[in-house]
Amino acid sequence: MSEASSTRETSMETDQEGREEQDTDRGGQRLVLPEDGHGWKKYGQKFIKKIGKFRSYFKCQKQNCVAKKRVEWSNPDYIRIWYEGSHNHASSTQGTSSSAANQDSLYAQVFGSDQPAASRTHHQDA
DNA sequence: AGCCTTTGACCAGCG
DNA sequence: TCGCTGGTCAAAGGC
Repeated sequence: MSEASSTRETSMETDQEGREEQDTDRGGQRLVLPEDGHGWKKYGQKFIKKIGKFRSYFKCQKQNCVAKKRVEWSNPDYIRIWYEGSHNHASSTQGTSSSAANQDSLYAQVFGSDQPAASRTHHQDA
């Protein structure tokens, strides 16, 4: 994998739309994803043993939307959401169609407070 | 009936 | 060259 890209990490606690959805599906691992005002379609989930965390892959449902969403977590208390790409439409809740819908994307939300002091690039080796 | 979710397998890139 | 990881797609099931 590479790191160079339009993917950056920004740790900030922005739970203004904190929406919790408890899912007790089955012995699986569902998460509580905050409502972004967009429709996301989950297209994959894998466990990254490299970091010992689960990673979910979401894609914007809009056809003109190439926005992607990635979520990685090791426990329901520590979730890392990472947005990639930009939307081609204003958010459902964002009537403020500010042309800002062209941001390079990328902003992560960190839940919990067990953040490992480090916003570096994944550079670690067991 | 439609939509979304979940799991597995496959592929590609890099070491 | 092979192996491994990460990422994506596909299909099935469930609500």
